[in-house]
Amino acid sequence: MGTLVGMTSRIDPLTLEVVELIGTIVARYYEEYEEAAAKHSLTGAQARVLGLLAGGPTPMRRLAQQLKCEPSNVTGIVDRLESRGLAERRLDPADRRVKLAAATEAGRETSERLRGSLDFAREPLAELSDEERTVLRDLLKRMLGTTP
Amino acid sequence: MGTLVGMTSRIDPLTLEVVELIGTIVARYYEEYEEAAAKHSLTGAQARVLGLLAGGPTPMRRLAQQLKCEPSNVTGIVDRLESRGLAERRLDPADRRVKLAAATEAGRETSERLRGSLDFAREPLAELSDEERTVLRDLLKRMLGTTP
DNA sequence: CTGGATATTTCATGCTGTCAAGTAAATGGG
DNA sequence: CCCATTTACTTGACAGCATGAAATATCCAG
Repeated sequence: MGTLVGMTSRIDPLTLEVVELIGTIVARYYEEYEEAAAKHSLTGAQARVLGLLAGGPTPMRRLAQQLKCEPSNVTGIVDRLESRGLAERRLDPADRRVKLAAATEAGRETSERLRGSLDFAREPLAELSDEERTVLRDLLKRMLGTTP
Repeated sequence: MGTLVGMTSRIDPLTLEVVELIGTIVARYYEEYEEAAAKHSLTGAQARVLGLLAGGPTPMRRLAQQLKCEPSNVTGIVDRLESRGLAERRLDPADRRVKLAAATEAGRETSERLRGSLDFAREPLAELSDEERTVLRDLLKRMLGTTP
C-alpha cells in the first residue's frame, strides 16, 4: 500500500546528502577514468588490466579474481592488449597450466602515461588543505572498515 | 633500470592515500549497484534508466544526456525495459518528434525496491557519528566544487 | 514553402561479460 | 604407478552496452 514515496524517508537527510555526494564522486571518477583510457585508445577494462600488470606478470586466473569476472573474459581482454603489443603471455615454469600475462615495455609506458593523466585525484583534492585531507582520509577509512 | 616505481612519486603520500581510498569506494559502490540491479534481473544501465524515469516521463534525448551516451544507445535500453513491461513510450503532445519514456507501475515498483536494497549508502555511513558525517559532507562538497 | 536543425530509430560493428564445453596439466588416493 | 578429480586456460555462442552513420519524421525560421 505504501504507494507514495517513502522510499528514502527512513534515512536522515544528512546521510542522504552524503550518499548523493558519493554517488556524484563515483560517477565523475568513472567518467574520467574511461575518458583517460580512451585518450590512450584503451577501453576501461583494458586500462584496468594494464594497470594490474604494472604489479608484475600475473596469472590469468588472478586477473579474473581482481576484476571480479570470469576467466574467459580476461582471455579476450589480454588478447586485445597482446594484439596491440601492450601485453604478452608467458609460461609459468612452475606450473605449465598457467599463463602469466605481462606488460611489454610499450604497455608499461602506456600504463604510466595513463596513470599520470588521471587528474581526478589531484585536482579536486587540491581544494583541501593537508589537515582536511587527513580528516577526509580517516573518515573514508572508517567508512570502509579499514580501521575497525 | 627504471624498475622501481617512480610513477606516483610526484604526488604527496597523503593525497595518494586519499585517492586510493576513493578508488576503493568507487569500486565497491559500482559493484554493489550492479549486484543490486542483478538481484532484480536488471543490468546496471537498465537500473539507471529506470531510476531516471522515477523523475517522471523523460524524452529519450534527455536520458542520453543524463547517461552521457548516444541517443541510439538509449533506444535499445528502453526497448528492453519496455519488452519487460517496466517502461513505456508516450508521445509528447507538444512535439511529435519526441518520445517520452515513462516507468510503468511495475517499473516504479521495481525501481523502488531496488533503491531500497542499495545498502552501500547506509551501512558504511553508520560507522560515523552525525558530526563526522557533517564534516564528511562538507569536505566532499568542497572537493566537488559544489560550494565555490 | 523550403532548407536546415532536431528527435528518434535502424544497422553495422566492437568490446565486455556470462555460461557451457573442451584441452591440458597437476595432484592425490588406491 | 594410474586413474579420477581438480585446476588453469581457451573457445564458441549469445546478450547487452556503446558508438557512428544513415534514414525518417517533425519542427521552425526565413
